[in-house]
Amino acid sequence: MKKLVLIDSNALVHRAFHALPPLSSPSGKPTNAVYGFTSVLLKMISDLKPDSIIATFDLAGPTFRHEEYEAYKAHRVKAPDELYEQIPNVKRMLAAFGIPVVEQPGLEADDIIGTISAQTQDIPGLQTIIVTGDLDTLQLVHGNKVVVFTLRKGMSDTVIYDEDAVRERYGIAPSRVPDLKGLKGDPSDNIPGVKGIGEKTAMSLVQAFGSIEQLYQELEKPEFIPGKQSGVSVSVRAKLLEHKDMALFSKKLATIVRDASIPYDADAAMWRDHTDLRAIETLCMEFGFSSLLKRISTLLNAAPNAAAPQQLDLDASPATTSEIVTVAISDIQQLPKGDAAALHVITAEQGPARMCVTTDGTTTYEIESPSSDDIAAVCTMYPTLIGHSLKPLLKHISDESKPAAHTYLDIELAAWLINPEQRDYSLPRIAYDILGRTLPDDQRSWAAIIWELRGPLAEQLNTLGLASIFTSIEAPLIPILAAMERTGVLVDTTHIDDLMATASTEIAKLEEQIYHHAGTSFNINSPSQLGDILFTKLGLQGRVRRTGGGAPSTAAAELEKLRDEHPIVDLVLQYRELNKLKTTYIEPFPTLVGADGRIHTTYNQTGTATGRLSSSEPNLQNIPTRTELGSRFRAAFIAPPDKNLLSLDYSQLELRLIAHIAQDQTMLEAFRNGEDIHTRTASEVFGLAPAQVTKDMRRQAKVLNFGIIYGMGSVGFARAAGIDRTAAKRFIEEYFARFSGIARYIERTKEEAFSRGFVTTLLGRRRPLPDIASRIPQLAAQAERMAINHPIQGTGADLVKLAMIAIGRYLASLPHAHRPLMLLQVHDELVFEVPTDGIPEAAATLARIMEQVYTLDVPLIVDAKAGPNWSDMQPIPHTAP
DNA sequence: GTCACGACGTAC
DNA sequence: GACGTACGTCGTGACA
Repeated sequence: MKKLVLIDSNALVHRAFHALPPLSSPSGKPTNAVYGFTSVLLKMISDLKPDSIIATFDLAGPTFRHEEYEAYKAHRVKAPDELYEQIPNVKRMLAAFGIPVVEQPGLEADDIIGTISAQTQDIPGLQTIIVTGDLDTLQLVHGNKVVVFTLRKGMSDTVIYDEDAVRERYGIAPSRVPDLKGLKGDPSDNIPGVKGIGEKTAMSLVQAFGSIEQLYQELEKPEFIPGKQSGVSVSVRAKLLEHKDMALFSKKLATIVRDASIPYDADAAMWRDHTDLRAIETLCMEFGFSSLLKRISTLLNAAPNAAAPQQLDLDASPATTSEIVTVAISDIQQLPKGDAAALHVITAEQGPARMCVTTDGTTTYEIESPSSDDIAAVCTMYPTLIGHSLKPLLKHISDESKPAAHTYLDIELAAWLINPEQRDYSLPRIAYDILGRTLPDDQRSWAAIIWELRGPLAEQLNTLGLASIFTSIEAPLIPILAAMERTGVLVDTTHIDDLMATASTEIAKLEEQIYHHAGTSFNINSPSQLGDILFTKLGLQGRVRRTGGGAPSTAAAELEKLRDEHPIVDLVLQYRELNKLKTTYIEPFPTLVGADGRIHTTYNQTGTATGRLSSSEPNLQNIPTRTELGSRFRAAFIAPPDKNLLSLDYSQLELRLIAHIAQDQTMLEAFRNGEDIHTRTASEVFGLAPAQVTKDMRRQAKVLNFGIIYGMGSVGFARAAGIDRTAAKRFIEEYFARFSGIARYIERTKEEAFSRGFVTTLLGRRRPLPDIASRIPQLAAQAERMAINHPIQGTGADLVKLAMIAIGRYLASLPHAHRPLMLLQVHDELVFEVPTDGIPEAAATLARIMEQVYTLDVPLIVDAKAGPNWSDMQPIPHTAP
């Protein structure tokens, strides 16, 4: 038998609130009722294993009972605010579980339960179980088709009442409960009953006569004789007759409504279809329910990390392509309804010129010059949206009207996951690769092509084990990136103007001095002209590397070597730094500021082979940070008045990942102990106590730690660390001896890449390595380095994306007004704009979400800092989970 | 004039 | 030759 659970949420919340001591979340909000409610919910799910659940609530405001009886529940002490303010959080928790909430003005939760159970009690094969904290609902019990599951004594003990149990416990049929209450009254609800009639008398009367109506019918018969035989004494009869109105009225008050107009929505109640485990985890972290997390993941049968071997399940029936019909419509209301639609927007110079939509692959509807609202409306009207590059379309939707749960099937993303280093994911290219078709120039048929591609691409994702990366990471990330791009980051253009003036005068001075030293003016920006001056005219002798074209390199690292030979070198280096800043950042950025004073970058979701994002127009992922002048430019990214920027970055993300992936015991231990990883590395390699490690030793260790991630060789390390090759070789040998797990990881990964032709991240993101078996040693070596790097860099990208999704869900659950805005992602850093007084709480909650996003054998640590701009930021101390 | 490419430099 | 992933600017040479 299938089980439907109806929850009397108010009763449970009250019960939990009074049964538990005050608890509060990390941010100080009361949570005991939420905790108790969630706990009962979990117990109920594990005991009953319900197929469907509906939660009901009382709404504030009078019910028919209040209207007819002023005193109804009037004496009740109003529950404290600490209880009421927890109700929205109870609802958020229910939403995360996928449990629908039903409430209606004028009805109590009991009445909603009565109405729904009246509809479900005759459905064959379905048992309705009422979960409540009080026993009013016993009147709804019906055989074993409607039963009551309730808490006895506190929160832990539970009992189930079916009809037999009710008869046994009260000696009456469930439907007689209102009669019983009508006679004896119910002090807790202020139901008066008949004065002088108590529990015992009432029960025997109901047992003897049935309903109150039947009782009075007998009493009022002329032949009725009070006394032992009839079971009604003279005095009882007198009381009954005197208070007949009150008896009938009390019964009415005690009777739960069963015929309100609330339909039973069986599909919505199928909660598991809507459960969002990650959202539950996020809420538990917000509320500080760490003890519940484990119960939840076991109960819902999914470890937090489980990259469940998910499969994309699509109806991919191909269209009969020979009969594609295009229908021009003037109004999106004319579009067919449906679960899924493929859409393609044809853009011209001025913007969207046409929007083409198909829900079956044969008929395509087209709308001329769709407005932003048209595109947004179409995006929200189909639960499954299929397209090629959906993000630009989703940018038409405002944050407020964003649909909660949509499935996004993006052809471009699918093609990228399948082959992440192809670089060309245009629709014609995908159609050619997958279907072998050349697309017509008229893009009106492209929506049908998109429709047709979804099946084959889904199948390839399934085969390659990429379905869960697609469904759980890339697809849910689309609306989040769209929102970040739409929001943008505020820029202080005056500050940039100031920098412009400074840089220009400095550059002019440097130019003059350089020309003076050179004895002539020339284009300093031209490496060949500069090389001529330095190496031919001035005859500098230092050994520098040569460029691919054979000319001596003038790269900064090479010029460093010549610093002491001639004063011009230092001037050139200074010129380079300033000119770079001016031409790449200071000059172009003001032209990219929108009418809202903000810069809106574009995140490219298919821009890298490892799974990272890239950013362009402008690239906000390479804003300077190291030099003094760079910091001053970074300070141009600001928060508006009364807000601050909040930056959260993963500490040593990639080194933690290599420690976990390689299972290197030394490195795992160092991270678990919260040690400084570079100092520990130096201490191991040089055989010294950590306190003996000098700054230079630590610096060398740091270079090597990062070099390892990139597959660096000994020569490269020697150069990067500024030591000679033999020392570098010894250093590396000692490193691999000390960190043998890392050494084994590198070997294992190279072998695996060779035998399989690809590598994957922890979550299954693939990178093919076609050159790994090349006979050209250079190509094979390069592929080996990619093989070593991808699992680390790619897993880092996976985790940051997961964190962004978890944060996106969390933010959506907050009231719109004080919601932090997610602005930027810089690989291991997320930047938010937050009302200044909300900074501490946002920092704590968001950092917690990032840290808990995935469980590794080392802790993930997130550092927080905040300030008025992206440069002047103060650390926010870490609060323990 | 536009385009492709290499050198260079910024970020993680 | 030599260290992974990106994007933007500039100079240069080839093309129209």
